[in-house]
Amino acid sequence: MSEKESKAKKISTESYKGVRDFYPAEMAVQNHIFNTWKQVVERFGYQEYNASVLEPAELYRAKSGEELVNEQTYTFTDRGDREVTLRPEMTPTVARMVAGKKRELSFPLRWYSIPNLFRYEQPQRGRLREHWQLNVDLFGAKSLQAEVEVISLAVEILRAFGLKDQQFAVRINNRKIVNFVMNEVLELSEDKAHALAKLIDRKAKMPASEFAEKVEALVGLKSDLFKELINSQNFENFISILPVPMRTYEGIVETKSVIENLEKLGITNVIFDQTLMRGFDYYTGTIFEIFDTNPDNRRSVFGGGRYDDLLAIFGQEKVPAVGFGAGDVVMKDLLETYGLLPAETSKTRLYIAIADDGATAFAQDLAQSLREAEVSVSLDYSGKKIGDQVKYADKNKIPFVTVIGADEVKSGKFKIKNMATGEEKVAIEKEIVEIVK
RNA sequence: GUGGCUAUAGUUUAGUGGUAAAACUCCGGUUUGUGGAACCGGUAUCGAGAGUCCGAUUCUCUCUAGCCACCCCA
Repeated sequence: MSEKESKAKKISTESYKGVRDFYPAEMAVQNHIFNTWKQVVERFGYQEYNASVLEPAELYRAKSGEELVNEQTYTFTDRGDREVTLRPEMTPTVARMVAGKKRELSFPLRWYSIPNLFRYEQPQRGRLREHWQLNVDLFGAKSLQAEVEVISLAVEILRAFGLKDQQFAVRINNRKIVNFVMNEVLELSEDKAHALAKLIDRKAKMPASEFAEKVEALVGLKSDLFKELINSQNFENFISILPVPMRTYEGIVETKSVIENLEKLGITNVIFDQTLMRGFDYYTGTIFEIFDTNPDNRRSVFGGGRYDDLLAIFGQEKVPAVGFGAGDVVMKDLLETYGLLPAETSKTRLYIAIADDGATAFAQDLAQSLREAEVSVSLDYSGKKIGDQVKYADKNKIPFVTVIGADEVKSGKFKIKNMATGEEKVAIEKEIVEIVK
């Protein structure tokens, strides 16, 4: 670019399409979400891991197919002719990590991470090109207690944010039930089963008549049975529709057990939802999502399930695994809806206004010794009027202010002003720490 | 990737084929050691580029971005 051009063309201050800037206000919200996630997850004994955003493209090709990699990921060739992808999800990465050190790790593993993920698609509300997602996985536990633990952990997270149990619901289904109904009950071919799963996923997006027509075309003779199953309102009812020998089938028994065990833990907002599909690839057993019960927000907040076969793509023995993901964007929208985001505050506890230049060195010394006592302090070098300096502290939500001038330098006594109440306390240096805490 | 709608100060919004108005915010000032007030002043090449026109922020086209829907949802 010539000098003339560079002068004429201004660089835009907008961020790249579909990604966000986190100014301090947004960063505070992000931190609140991440910290709450971490706190609860660590309370359950999960350990944090991470990896690079860059992965070899083949990691996703193996599992997800060419189309997905080419059209919905950021994939490019590096200078060494390697195909690289910006990770669009964390599960293949964690599976790769576990498979890579399978013999060194002692199972069960309780692992979590909060990675940023990228997908190349048209941005819209609640769906951007970069987002962060809490990933929680429990590897090496066959027992159904694994899904019980993971689901109860997810519920605890929502409670920790201040949500009431009636504001959200856990929807649960089981891949085995889905496959069983498709293959054994309806006797569908693999292609038709796949098409039907997609159709069920989109049920809410079409008129009932259209749905019925499409079901008819796919399922044929057994459409009436299918409709009865899909419309049943609860688990008991669903089971009662099945032929008697099928009622004790594995998937049914598992789901019953998970729901009962969650109830024992005081989690009663669990609904069996036979229409819950969750993609269509690596899940092998229980699948679940947590929804906001407010109909305005139909996006799921958490989603996950059991995937016992995933490590096979690395040529390893299978390792039973249960996990879920939770996106930061949906989480934020949810907390906003219910007014659960914390009020803005500053981490700075004390603001030192300087009344005259001669007091600057003294004020710096004071700040330094307060910092040694782990008090967060900042100083005002603007030379502005005291009123303006106090106003700055107010606008930046700093809770305490003191003014340093000739008087304070001489006396060593400070007036510590509480900005919320307007009240001032006179203190010597040692007492400041207590007041400001 | 496809389609629809939108784009005016930091923000939210007026408005017009003859270079723009308000509210709030921000910055500066009116009160020389104490904030949230009042008053005064400042801040917009009207998203970018091209075209039509004597003249475009206003009309047309292209691009970019946002929103919505489709697709997809790991």
